[in-house]
Parts: sequence; structure tokens; C-alpha cells
Amino acid sequence: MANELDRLDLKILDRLQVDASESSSEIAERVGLSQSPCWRRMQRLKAKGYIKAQVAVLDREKLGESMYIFAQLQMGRLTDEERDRFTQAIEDIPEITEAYTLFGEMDVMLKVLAPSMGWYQAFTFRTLLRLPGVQDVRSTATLSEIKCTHRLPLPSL
Amino acid sequence: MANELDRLDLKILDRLQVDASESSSEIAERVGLSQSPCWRRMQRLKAKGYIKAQVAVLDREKLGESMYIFAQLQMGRLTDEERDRFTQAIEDIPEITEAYTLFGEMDVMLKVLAPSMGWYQAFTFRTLLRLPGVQDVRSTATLSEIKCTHRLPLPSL
DNA sequence: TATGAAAAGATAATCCC
DNA sequence: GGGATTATCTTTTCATA
Repeated sequence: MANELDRLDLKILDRLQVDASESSSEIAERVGLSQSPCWRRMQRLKAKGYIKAQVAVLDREKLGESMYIFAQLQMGRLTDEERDRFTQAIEDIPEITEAYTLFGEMDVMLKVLAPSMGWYQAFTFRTLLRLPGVQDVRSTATLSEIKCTHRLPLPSL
Repeated sequence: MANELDRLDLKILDRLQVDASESSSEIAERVGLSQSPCWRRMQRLKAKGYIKAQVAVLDREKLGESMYIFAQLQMGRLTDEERDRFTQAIEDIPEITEAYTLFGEMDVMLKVLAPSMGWYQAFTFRTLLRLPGVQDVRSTATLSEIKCTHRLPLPSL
């Protein structure tokens, strides 16, 4: 991380992870600083890239029936060009919300937000299995959500 | 979803998913509205719960070495009380960023942000396997991140 | 009922210490 | 880093269609 962050910076980052709609004075008070230095730190944290974005978290259930499905892909050997097309395809499909390469026998883990089982069935055959290099898809549907956050645990708080 | 949302509301929600730091005038311009009706819609979307929170997205890599690991848990039968303790424990462990109950033979999928393999080894034996009802843990480590977002695909945009 | 315009209030951003 | 000032944006009110 390059320790250019002190405890106050970490406190600020963690507050922003929880609620980024607070004013700089409110955050300042929470972390024990006055408004202007706190604001300066926030600007610095954005400029240095520690804060990548500020986004609204929507209520998935209120926006319609949908379920997360984990899909593990087994991949064949890919040329650089195919790998780029694969990556780009994943970027371009909004229902794929996360994608990771894996250790072990399956090669890629996807998290897919599926509007329905029928949709996912078609998605598997018409989309996933046609992506460059995809040889096999193993899917695990989720039943319910226990926890879902993007808050990163910050060291030494 | 109860169609109390029109296309403008969905456009606003999607903008906020991408960048919630924009002013209401900027968002108004993007969706083709003037500032005050746009602002009122945003308020309504918050009040009705479509917008759950507004958070900063941090750069995980800049904040130190870490890797996501997917852990699939096989669970035994749980009493209601044990289930509550299990759920609470998951809530309380910040390194567990997501948790879902599953269809199929494994019962729970966790996404864990591990600072290191050594940490995860200890976490498996000292924490996961001691949670109420946990009988077996199968872990899949990720090698690299291809995509990671919380942006929900919104219908009819 | 929804919109637009405009005033009042709060916040962000800058300056100086 | 803190305090005070200015610029900007948010939020409320009011008039209009």
C-alpha cells in the first residue's frame, strides 16, 4: 500500500465506505478533525486513487425478481487476441457483475445476476458457452442473500 | 418491483450507480430534466428505499496485498438460535464480504477477502470451521480480478 | 400532479494563519 | 492542521401549466 496513509486517512476511508453522503464537516467530526484538513485529505485520497468512485447502492429486490448465480468456467488455451475478446465480452455483459480467474481445475468464476432461471438457461447456452475458449460451465444458484457488501476491511482501525 | 418507476427514474438510478458524486443539475441534464424535478425524484427514490446507500468504492490493490477466496460451506442441521448466531457471526467478520445460501450439495457460499494465504489457513480452522453447523469447507482462491462491480442491470434502458 | 424558477440554507472549496 | 471567507450546490418555497 505504500504507507502514505495514516490512521486518520484510514478512518476517513472507512467512513466513506459506509456513507459517502455525509458532508465533510460531519466526517471531520467523526474522525476528530476540522472541516478543511478533512476535506483536503479526502481530495488527496481521490487524487491518489484510493477512492475509485462514489456510487449509489440500489435495492436489488425492489427492482424486480432476480437471483445471483455463480458460474465456474473451464477454459481451453487462449491466444492473446482471444483472451482480449473474452475479457471484453465479460465487461460488456451487465448481468455479469464479477469475474475472477481461479486457482484449481475450473478457470474462471463468474457472478451472474439472472432475472430468472429461464433467462439463465438461455444465457448459458447462447452466451457463456460461445465465449472464446469456454469448454464447460458449472453453475451454482443462490437461494438467499445473507450478506453483500463491498466494504473493505481496513487495517489498524 | 411494482412499476412505480418510469424510464426517467431508471435512468437516474443508473447514473447514480455509476457516479453518485455528480450534482443533481448534472444528472438532470443527462436524463433530460431540469434540476428541481430531478432532485425530487432522487429524494423519492431514496425515501422509497430504491437507493439503500451511497458509498465510496476503494482501490483494493492500493490498500495492501489481498485476494478474494470463495469458500463453500457444508452445513449440518441448525436450530433457529444457531442459525441466528451463524448469520450474526458472518455479519461481524469484515473479511467476509458476501454470503449466500445455495441450491445443491454445498449450503453456503462465502466470498472472503484474505490478506494472505497464511491468514486464510488460520481463518478456515479457527473461525469458519467453528461457526455453528459448519461441517466442511471447500475453498477456491482467485488469481486475478477481471471485473468487479455492484452495478445492477436495469431493465428497459 | 408535475414542472420550472428563484430564494434561502448548507456545503464545498479557497485563502491565510 | 485550524479558522474564516467565498463560491457552489442543495433544498425549500412558490408560481405555473
